[in-house]
Amino acid sequence: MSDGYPIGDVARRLGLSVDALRYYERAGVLPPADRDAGGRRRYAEHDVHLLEVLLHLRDTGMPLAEIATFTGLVRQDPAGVPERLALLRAHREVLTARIAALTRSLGVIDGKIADYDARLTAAAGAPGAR
Amino acid sequence: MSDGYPIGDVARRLGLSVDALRYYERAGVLPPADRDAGGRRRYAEHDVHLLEVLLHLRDTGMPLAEIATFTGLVRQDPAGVPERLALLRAHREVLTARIAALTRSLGVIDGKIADYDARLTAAAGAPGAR
DNA sequence: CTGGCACCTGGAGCGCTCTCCAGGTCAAGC
DNA sequence: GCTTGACCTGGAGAGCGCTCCAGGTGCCAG
Repeated sequence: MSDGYPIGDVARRLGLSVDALRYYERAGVLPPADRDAGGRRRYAEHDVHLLEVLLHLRDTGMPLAEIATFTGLVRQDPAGVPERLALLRAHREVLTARIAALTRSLGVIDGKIADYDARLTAAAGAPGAR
Repeated sequence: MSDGYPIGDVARRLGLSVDALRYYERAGVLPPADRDAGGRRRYAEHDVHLLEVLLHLRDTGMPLAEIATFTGLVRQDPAGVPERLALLRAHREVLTARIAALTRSLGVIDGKIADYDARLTAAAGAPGAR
């Protein structure tokens, strides 16, 4: 039955490199994968689900070291649930603050775009303007 | 009249290190600052304004190399205005996409928080639940 | 039996963005 | 006149997140 997906399949499915996946395992971001008889990693569906969640954490700016902490808590299920919750709530705060900051910066950039646009249309509308 | 602010003042005002400021100049992110008689950098108000805009670009994920391109265009004012506009518009697209992605990830994280919350209240509300 | 391919390990290397350091100059205050 | 502190330069070092490599194993197809 050769349970689970090989590393290449998982990498392709999630748009990662196999090197990145192995690197995550070394770094503790991923729990050590099960191995088949030949020593190759085999990923179960729930491993992939966990990885997808971890990628959302990564993509929202959580450092790998902190994701590794989270993964460590997942591995002590169910004992780690309160800490996991606290960690996610703290990250949620950071993330909403970041989104707010990005949105403010977007406003500044839009202001600049409007400026340049005005300069350009002014120059076009009144060539050789006084 | 010793025109302009010394590097330390600018750094404090914008929350940067003086090393970072000098690094930005080396990298072309900042135009070479004017110098006083003793060779020390002196920043005029408009230098600080430019820097603030550049920091918004940096904070929204634009790589320093690209910011340096932008700065180069600023230095050829007014010739560089159309390219600056194009560059900002392109960055604006990237940025809105990033904000959207972060918002989606926030939703996933909120879902996880809700899950854990439910597990915790279930465990508390029905200790030794069947 | 021979390729070829996906996988393995340990470790080196890389791109980015700073940060720190040694060694030196200069102006102001005591 | 001497110390102190902010500034200068060029260059090395650091942390993060991968990416690449050499050298090797095991399985399947032809």
